[in-house]
Amino acid sequence: MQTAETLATAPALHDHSTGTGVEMFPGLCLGGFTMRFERDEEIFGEQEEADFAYKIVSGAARTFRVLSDGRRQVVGFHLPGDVFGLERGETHRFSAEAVSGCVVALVRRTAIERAARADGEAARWLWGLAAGELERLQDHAMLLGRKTATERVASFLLDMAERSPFAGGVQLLMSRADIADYLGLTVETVSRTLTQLERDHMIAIPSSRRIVLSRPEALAGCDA
Amino acid sequence: MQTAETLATAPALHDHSTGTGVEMFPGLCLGGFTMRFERDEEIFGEQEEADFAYKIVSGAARTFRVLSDGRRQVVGFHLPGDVFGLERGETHRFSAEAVSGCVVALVRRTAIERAARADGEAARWLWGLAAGELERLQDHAMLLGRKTATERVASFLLDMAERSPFAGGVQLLMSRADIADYLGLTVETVSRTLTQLERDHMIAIPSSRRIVLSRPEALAGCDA
DNA sequence: CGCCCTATTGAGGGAGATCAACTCGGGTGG
DNA sequence: CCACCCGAGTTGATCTCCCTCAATAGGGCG
Repeated sequence: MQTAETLATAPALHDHSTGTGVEMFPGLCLGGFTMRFERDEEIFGEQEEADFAYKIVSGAARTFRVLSDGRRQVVGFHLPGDVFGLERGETHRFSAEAVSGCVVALVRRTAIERAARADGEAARWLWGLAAGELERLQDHAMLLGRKTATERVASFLLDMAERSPFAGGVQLLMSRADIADYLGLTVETVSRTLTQLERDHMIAIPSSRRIVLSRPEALAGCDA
Repeated sequence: MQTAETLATAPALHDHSTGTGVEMFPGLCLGGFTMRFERDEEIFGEQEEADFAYKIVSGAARTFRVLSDGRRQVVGFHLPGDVFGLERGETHRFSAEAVSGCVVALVRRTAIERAARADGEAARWLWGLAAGELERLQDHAMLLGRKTATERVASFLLDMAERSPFAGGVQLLMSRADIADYLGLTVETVSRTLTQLERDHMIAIPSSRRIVLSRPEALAGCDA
């Protein structure tokens, strides 16, 4: 993409301190602001101070960790509405980057902690957020530990289709490399698997970033 | 083990309703009771109503999911002090079994929810619990997605050594099959890897369930 | 002492990784 | 407008790490 929409090389900062605040969760607005990040731009890095939580307004982001020798594990993809980067400790335990150009709402960690202390509803929302993420990661552990390449790719496509309702196919914002590092595979295996699914008439691939789930029920059978 | 300590074939139930309650988390006691489970006994099953949360008093438990064809992924091992089985929804998303004979404290979900509503401290503790588990699973995703067999086993041994302080080696309560299903490997690979680490003088294996970390720093190097 | 379950060891095979070449598509500049 | 370029994606050939299948060894409990 990297469109002409880009107005500044540095992250654009839109301060919304004029009252409305960011609706971080239903019914509660916290003071905050939004930032725009271009493709592959770092949102925050591992070990950095975790002063903010982030909520995707538009676009998508990835969170990941890298081993010393460069092996990367993408822990999650974050789509509009998703919250990430909220830590228990003082520092981030993984990095976050923009998958595509994206707008992110930032809320100060201190504001969230204050809200959680003052409001029981907020505290419960916080727990629900963590619990939901936990469920996602438990499913993902099963995928990474025990599923075959085909099952992983099928799971991924179904998950993306569910998360981004888009008539007539999934719009993949991320590269094959991102998908591979998310699924614990290589780029080549992801590509080959997609081709094979297409040959089996499970999916169609009109363009590399768009996948049509022709037979979602068959795809669900590929999964286990 | 399966010691003579076993007094009943059915789970023994020790009702502690006589006042003290279970100290589920620091500073707050919730009414509850304890149960004893024998080795491999089910504590709760996938899809069951999640009416309770569980805290290990002694022994160890495993949480896991199984695919339709029997492939199993152990999501976590739970040692004394660990809490598990607390769900966001109405049902358990995975099963839990006793790894060894173990005593577990049960607390009603409704009691926890009531406490979280009444007490901000409790609500924050709840969030911390989920966040901690989340951190553990993020690390585990990296392990399952990107680490080699040797790195996985090394990580596991170091983790267990840290969690169960035991002078002169780790006491493994779980079988090789449990370890394999936790690390996304097979029993054979776990066994071979341990043997190789012993040959390399990283560890000693006086008995199959006891591992001595002769050179923990070298082991940490095996990891990545 | 002997059974049975767990763990180890060995031989062979396969799913996915690696290395490498080629294709495609979108952007840029002539 | 077209030629070129460059990164992303696909495809092919080969390799290897781990899985599978099979046999053996150990160890706890009767």
